[in-house]
Amino acid sequence: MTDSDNTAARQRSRIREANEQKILAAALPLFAQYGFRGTTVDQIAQASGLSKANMLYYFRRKQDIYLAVLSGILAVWLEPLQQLQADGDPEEQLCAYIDSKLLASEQSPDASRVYASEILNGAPILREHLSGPLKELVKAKCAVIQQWINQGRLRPIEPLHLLFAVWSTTQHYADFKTQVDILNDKPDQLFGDARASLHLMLVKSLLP
Amino acid sequence: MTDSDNTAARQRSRIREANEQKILAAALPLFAQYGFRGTTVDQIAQASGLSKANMLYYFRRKQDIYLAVLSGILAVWLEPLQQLQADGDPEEQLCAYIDSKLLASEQSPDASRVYASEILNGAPILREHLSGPLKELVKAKCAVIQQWINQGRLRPIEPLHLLFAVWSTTQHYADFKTQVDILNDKPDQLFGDARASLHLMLVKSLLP
DNA sequence: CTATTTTCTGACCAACTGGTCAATTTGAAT
DNA sequence: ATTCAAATTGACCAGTTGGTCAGAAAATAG
Repeated sequence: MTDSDNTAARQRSRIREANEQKILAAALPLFAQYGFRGTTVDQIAQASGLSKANMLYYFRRKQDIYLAVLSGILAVWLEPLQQLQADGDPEEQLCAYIDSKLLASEQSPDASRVYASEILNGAPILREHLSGPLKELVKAKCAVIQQWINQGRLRPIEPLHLLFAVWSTTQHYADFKTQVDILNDKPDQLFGDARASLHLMLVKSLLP
Repeated sequence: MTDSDNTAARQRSRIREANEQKILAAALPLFAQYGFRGTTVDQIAQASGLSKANMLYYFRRKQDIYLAVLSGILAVWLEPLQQLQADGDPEEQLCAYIDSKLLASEQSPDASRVYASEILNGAPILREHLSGPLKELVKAKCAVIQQWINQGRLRPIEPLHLLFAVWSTTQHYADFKTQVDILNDKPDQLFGDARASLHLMLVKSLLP
């Protein structure tokens, strides 16, 4: 017990840090594709380059890996929504929200898919989080939108359904990427077209 | 080999018909919740009331059940889109399309979830169908929308992205039902509000 | 009734599953 | 160099998985 323990005991070793990162990075696309039950620990171990036993030394259960992956996703998932502020300009704020969600779908579709898979499965892990923090945040942001409507800065719409529309349309490009890529013939313009279309339908249509 | 064979050989017995139906009905919600890999044949057998061995007498592999379930869904999934006709009224036609998709999400969310799960997994089974029949149908209907635009009956928008928006927003109420139900405090008005919001954002915004 | 086909069952199996464990190797601090 | 914790390994295990099989039971046809 030297004074270095203060840091050493709590500070996770470089090896641990690196290996946990490897594991989570390897698990993300697997959970995205096969879901929790469909992904095997062998798969994750092999993809991360560690032996199964060694991987289970860092995460004792498959669920622990899944939970860690989901936690990382949640933070990213909620962050853009936090930005909606009542004192901002509705058009600007909503467009910015759509853009950041769209960017997330383009750049890390796997994260969106893991989240989708979890909800599709009935949210066994995230249920508590949904009815707690997420619900609070959504309530607050619905109030912001409602305020814009009351001020006459936005045409009347049910705020919750506007949020649903933003989520579903933007995440569609990640969750249904397989289908989108097959049906779309102009891959270069995909996200540009998506952006313009969504701004038109979800924002312009609501301006007074 | 009597003349009755003509019909008897092809006509499936009542027992077979009934049991296959039981199996598919039991499999649908399971595939919807756990996906293909996450659902076990034991589960399906138990839910259908047949012994596992007996069930595998009707469908020799789990994949055969999955394929049969998916085929049934596809027909329902595509049917409303067929209805879009260039000679109809854009507003009326688009609203009707949204309504029928919304109704499907309300009344058989499991079907939508199985489809979503399949696409999420990279469409290993449906891939060929997507790049064949579905792509053809979508091309044709995009042409219809484009025609409306050229005629000045609809404001300019990328037709494919309009379809994506309709699909994603309507199916959201089925695929993300868990989350929707948690966040929504007015279950009675849910689909009424959804309908009004989507008509406003996806249709009214595109009228000249 | 008899013969044939369809339906159904329980026992069985090999492969895979998530996870444990004792023993060994490696790294870091003194 | 020594010590001690951290990291790694392969062997192992009990439960589950999808699927088979020989034969019993039931339906159907002649």
